[in-house]
Amino acid sequence: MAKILITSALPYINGVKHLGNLAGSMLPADVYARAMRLMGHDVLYICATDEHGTPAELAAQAAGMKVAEYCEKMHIAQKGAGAQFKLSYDYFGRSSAPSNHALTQHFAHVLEENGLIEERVSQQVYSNADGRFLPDRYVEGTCPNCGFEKARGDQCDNCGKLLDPVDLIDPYSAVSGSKDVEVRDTNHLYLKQSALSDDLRKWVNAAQGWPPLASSIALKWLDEGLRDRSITRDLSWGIPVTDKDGSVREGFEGKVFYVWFDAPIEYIAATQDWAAETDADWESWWLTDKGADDVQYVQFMGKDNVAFHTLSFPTTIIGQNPKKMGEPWKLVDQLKAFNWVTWYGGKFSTSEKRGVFMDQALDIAPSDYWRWHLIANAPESSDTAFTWEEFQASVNSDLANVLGNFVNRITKYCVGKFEGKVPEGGEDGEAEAWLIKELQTRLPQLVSHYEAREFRKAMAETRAIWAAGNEYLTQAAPWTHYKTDVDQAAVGVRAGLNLVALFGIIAQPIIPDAAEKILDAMNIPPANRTWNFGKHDDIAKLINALPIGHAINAPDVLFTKIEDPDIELWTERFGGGQ
RNA sequence: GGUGAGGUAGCUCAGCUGGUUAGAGCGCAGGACUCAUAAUCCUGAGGUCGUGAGUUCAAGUCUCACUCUCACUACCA
Repeated sequence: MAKILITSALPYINGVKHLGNLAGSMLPADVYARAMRLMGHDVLYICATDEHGTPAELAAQAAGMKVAEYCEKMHIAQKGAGAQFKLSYDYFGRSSAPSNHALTQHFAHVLEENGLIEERVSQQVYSNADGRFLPDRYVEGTCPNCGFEKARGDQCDNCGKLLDPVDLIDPYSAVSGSKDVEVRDTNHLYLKQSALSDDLRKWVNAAQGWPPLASSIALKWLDEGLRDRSITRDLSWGIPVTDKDGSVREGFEGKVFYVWFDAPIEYIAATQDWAAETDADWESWWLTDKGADDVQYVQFMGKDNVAFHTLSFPTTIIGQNPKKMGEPWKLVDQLKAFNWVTWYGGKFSTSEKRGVFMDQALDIAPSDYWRWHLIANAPESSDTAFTWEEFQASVNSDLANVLGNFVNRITKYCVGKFEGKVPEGGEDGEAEAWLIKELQTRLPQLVSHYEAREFRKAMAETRAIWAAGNEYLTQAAPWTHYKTDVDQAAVGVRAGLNLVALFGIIAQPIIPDAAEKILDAMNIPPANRTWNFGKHDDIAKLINALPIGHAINAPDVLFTKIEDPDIELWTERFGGGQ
């Protein structure tokens, strides 16, 4: 049994997340967490809302709410959406929690003591009308390069040129449209990532089990030369910059830590909150001298998050203990990065409301449908296109036809011909030998795909195991034998029912609702729903695991199919398709 | 512009350190079966592996050039 700490990138607070966010971090983390729990590991799965930053302030303003109220409301909404998608967080926290304030400030103090923080002055656009500093992207104006009138301060969307806001002709606030903007000096704290560049490179090079996407992005930044990153912003909503006595640091009134500095720290702070609520110990998960050296820490994220998780946050962590005499915090061991799910050629977009969002998704189909489709087609090696047709195909074919129909056909037959009880009689023969061999090959492969976090492969293997059940029934054909040899028919029904239980067990990480229905119908006690297939010889016993005479029920249709008119309706509603 | 990832059957994707007739699922065609949500099982058709050169006995797999798509580019997160 291993201790496995799992975090998925914190969803930002400014709206219910779309399917791309779900598919790229929260869902795979959940599937992995569930699988590892079933295999008997000690799992802690932590997530939280990421609540600070300019977009949160502006979204609250647009909603006519105070930012704290807005975040509270959206936190509840996101927590609810996660629960409906059956995301099995051990704790879903908030980056605005007091624990994160304290820990973020503590980390900053230690970093400064260790010479890794420096105060510098930079120039930033200030909007008098809005009464606030504006991030580069919230300043718009005419592009000096191509004359485009709505160029953003960081980059021109028309010609693609990278810009500095001061380059813009006739700059104005993208928030209010006011042209009353000016450049002001402002002082900020900088995290000296460059000082730890060599340590980071060593650590990245030594890392095992990262996909190429993750290590290549990290190395790219290191190769270009790490720049020091400012970790404070001119904002009111966030974690105040304090001195050690808790008072606001001089010159940092009206400033807070940058959201990307405090967000990953929330992984730890949320664990503290979890421990406080459950009377558990958080230190054994995060401090290597308190037991965390045995923890396997796995992070899930989209590719846009990789730099922060491989460089900035590790700088914060390593910077706590640069000479091995400070607090030894846990660094990530394995990191799983995903590409994007794309929506009819473009990206999903929260701000442009393009695509399908978690709450809408559940209006039109059960969470299991989405979970299966999104994880079976996870964007592991490249961006993956979402289409309604693919969604329909994978749900109907994989869930309804292959799995659902298998459960249905054998349980109904058992109820019809064998009184709904696991029948005795007959002896295993060729078909059963084929089936056992199939399971002996495929189950270990399934486990290793999960352990390697190869989700597409794990799903393909799961499907192949379900399909093998149908193939077995064709070979065993109990309905044919029943006419002449009831005992022979009993063999097929018995093995088939055992397969139903097995299929339900391996479905649990992916489609928890349907899996529960299957296992309930089979009257499998909770203790027997774990994932201990054992070795070769134990697997051979799986098709005779249920006791003779064990009563089962035929569940209702597990998966209603998605019909063509549904697709037409959804296409119209969500604007997908041509 | 720079950097990275990717371009493999109609669609979504596997193909590790180069090695017999390039694979899977869906879709399509034909057949089988009838227990089941007209489900399932079997068989088959279908690809000059983005383009052009090169290295090699041998390249989807290595090198170079070109081309297309996407991402990142540090103050959106």
